This record gives sequence, structure tokens and C-alpha cells, in this order.
Amino acid sequence: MASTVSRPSRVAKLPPRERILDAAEELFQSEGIRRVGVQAIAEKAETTKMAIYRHFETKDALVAEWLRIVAADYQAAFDRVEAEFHDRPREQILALARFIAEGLPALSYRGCPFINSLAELPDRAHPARQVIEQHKALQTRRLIGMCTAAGLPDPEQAAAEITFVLEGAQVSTQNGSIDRAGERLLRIVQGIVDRPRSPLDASGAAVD
Amino acid sequence: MASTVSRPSRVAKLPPRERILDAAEELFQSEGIRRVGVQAIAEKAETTKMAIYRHFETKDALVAEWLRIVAADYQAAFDRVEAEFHDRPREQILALARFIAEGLPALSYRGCPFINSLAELPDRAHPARQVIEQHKALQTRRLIGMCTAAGLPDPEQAAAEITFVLEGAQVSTQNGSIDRAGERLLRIVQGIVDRPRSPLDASGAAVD
DNA sequence: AAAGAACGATACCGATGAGTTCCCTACGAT
DNA sequence: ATCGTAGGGAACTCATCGGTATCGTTCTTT
Repeated sequence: MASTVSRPSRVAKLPPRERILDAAEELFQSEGIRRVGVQAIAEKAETTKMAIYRHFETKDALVAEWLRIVAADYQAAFDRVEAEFHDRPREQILALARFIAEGLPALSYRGCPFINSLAELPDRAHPARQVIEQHKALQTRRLIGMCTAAGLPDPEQAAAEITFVLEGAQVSTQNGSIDRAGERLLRIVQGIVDRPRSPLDASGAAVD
Repeated sequence: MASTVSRPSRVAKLPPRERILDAAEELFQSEGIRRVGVQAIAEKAETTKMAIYRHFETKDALVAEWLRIVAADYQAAFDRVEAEFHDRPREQILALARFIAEGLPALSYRGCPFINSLAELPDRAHPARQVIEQHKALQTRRLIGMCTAAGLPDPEQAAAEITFVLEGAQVSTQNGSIDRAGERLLRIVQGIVDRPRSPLDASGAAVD
């Protein structure tokens, strides 16, 4: 703990860039992007505004970097799940749902950083928004892969359904409309992966 | 120009309060709450900032009023559906899903006003936030009622599932991760209301 | 030891935010 | 015609925003 490369003297303080990102993480998550000023981040990070602008071009760039990290964390969770239940796609999907379900209490009343950030970034050209959209697109692709591997009749439809309930569980937790959202979410996803493959499954013939 | 004070005769100009609310509606929906200044609303409403403050205590009150109206619109849609398919709860639920599904293209990339506003209002004591939470709670209650009437085995669970997919469809439309979200949503909800009541339904024994 | 990069702090910039003061014009009543 | 009043609107206050400029200090490197 006391060992550091460059010896930031007494307290084992992380380098400024990390402290800034940690502070931004906390504040953006709990308060939202636009409510949090650069000054506030600096204070929480025990540094100054100038230091922030030495490490990040603009506030928007800091926001984008924060979301990149959050996205990477989610990706890592995906990776872990995929590795832990190798070749058992059904378990992978369930583990994923469990991961989200277990995260719900922590998000409580504050919500998913992606969903919230999206609301604050109406401009699709915003760098942070592109981070989100790419991340979501990638997650969807991976989920479709799992659904395919799990032998679900219509993998894309199943992936859409799972995506919907995962997102919806987070939103409903945030607005407090559904109690025990975590448990409910797990049961729903179980229902999806264990859905009986009825022979009269009308994949393509339904809607259109 | 040619408009008179007490007679909106020539141009069918709505009274100031309506114009303000219409302008706020458009701007809040497309830009978000915090991005939109009172001045901008005044300009779009073809009036002045002072006029806004004569009709609304604060900006927050205007936001709350806007959300009250949106909530009332949703309630009205609920009412219509309930009336149109009286005593046919299955059709009511489907019509509700259709209502949301048909609204998706309009929301495209911008999202649901409730979800978005929630993200911008971390303070649960905020009047507008309370409007949202009450609205969502009420909607959930009504949906549970429909599910019960439809004879679904576990109405609360079914209502939760429907709520999740409805919210999730909106979020996923906003972030562009799921294509044809509307069609997919409809098929999912159909699947829920038409779910075969399997005798081996394992309500409580599933999760743990 | 010297040079150079990174750090910390303060003060500043122009823009914009919400909310207010105050005047001025248009009207109804007398 | 004159007065009183109410609404409209420019201009203002004060705070805060994102972003910069400029200091002196500290640490790394050579």
C-alpha cells in the first residue's frame, strides 16, 4: 500500500488522473453529467481544475472517458461470465442477468449510467454518446451470439427480449415502480432461456 | 404585430400559458431539461421570460407541470384502451403495447420523457420527480389489474415483465441497439399474454 | 546539479443560467 | 380627456458554467 512508483509522499494517493476519473465517476453517477461542474470534480479529486484540463481536452472528453471505463467494466463482466461458463450459453445468459440483478440495489433510484447519460446527451455526434451506442451495439451482438449458441429458436428476438428486460429492470428500479425487480428479472430471463421450443414456433411469420 | 391583446382573433394564437407549455414540451423533449433555458422557451413561445414567471413559480414548477401533462396524456391513452376493449383485458394489454410500439419511431434516439427526466432529476424530492414516480406507480397498479383480469398466473410478475419490456424497448430504441424494436415488442407482449399456463408453473421455487 | 516536465493554486474570461426590477404602453372607467 | 391599472418587455442581478493564463513548487530525468 505504501509502495508507489513515484512516491507521492505521505498518503498513498493515486495519481491525479485516476483520482479525477474516480471523482468524476462518483459525481456523474450520483448527480448527472450536467449538474456536476469541473470545479466540483476537482475538489472531490483533491486537485484543481487546471489539473483536469491538463489530462483531458474538455469536460466532454472526460465524460467520454468515464463512459469508456464503465463500458470496459461491463465488457469485462461479460468476459468473465463467458469464460466461467464456457460452452454453456444458457448459464452465461443467466449469469449475465444475475450480474445486472445484483447491481440493481446499488443503482437504486439513480439508474444506469448509460441510460442516464443518453438522456443528457441529445446530440448523437457527442463523443460520449458514440461510446454508449457502440457499447450497446457490441453487447447486443454478443448476446445474440449467446442466444444462438443456446439454441434458442429466434436468437435475435430472444436477445432483444433479454435486452429489453435488462434495461427495463434498471429503469423500473430507478423510478421505484416495481418492487423486488432483481428477483423478477431473474425469473423472467430464466423463462426466456428455458422457453419450450414449441414445434409450432412461428419465428418469421408472426408480425409482418 | 397585428395581434391584439385580449382578442387572439386574427392568428389563432393560443393563450400565453398554452404556448409556453407547448414550447417547453418541444424543447424539453428534444434537448433535455437542463439544456433548455427559460429564455429559449420564451422565444419559442413567442413571449418573454417574465410572462413565464407570471404563470409559473419557477422553472422546476414548469417542468413539473409539463410532466403532469405528459402523464395525463398517457393516462388518457390508458383510459381509451381500457374503454375500447372493455372486459377484454388481453386486448387491453396488447393495445397498450401497440400504443407504445407505435410511439417508438417518434421518440427515436431521443427517448421517453419520463426516463430522460429521471436522469436529470437525481433529487427524489423534486416536484417533477414525484410526478413521475406517482405516475409510474399508478400505471403499474393498472397494469397489474389488467393482468389479473386476464387470468395470468402471477399478475404482479407478468405486470413487471410487461413493464420491463415496455421501458426497455424505449431505451433500446434510444440507443439504437435493437432494430425493429416496435415489432419485437409486440411479439414479446403477445408471448406474455398468450403464455400457456403450464401446470408445472414454478412460481416461487425458481430463483434461489 | 541542472533542466524540464508535471503539479498545485489563484485569479480571470466570456457566456449563460435562473430569477427580478422597473418602466411603458394599452385599455376600461369616469 | 384623464386617471388607474394590468400586462408586456428590456435590462438588470448574481451565481455558476467551461475553459485559460500565470504564477511558484515539486518531482524525474540525465
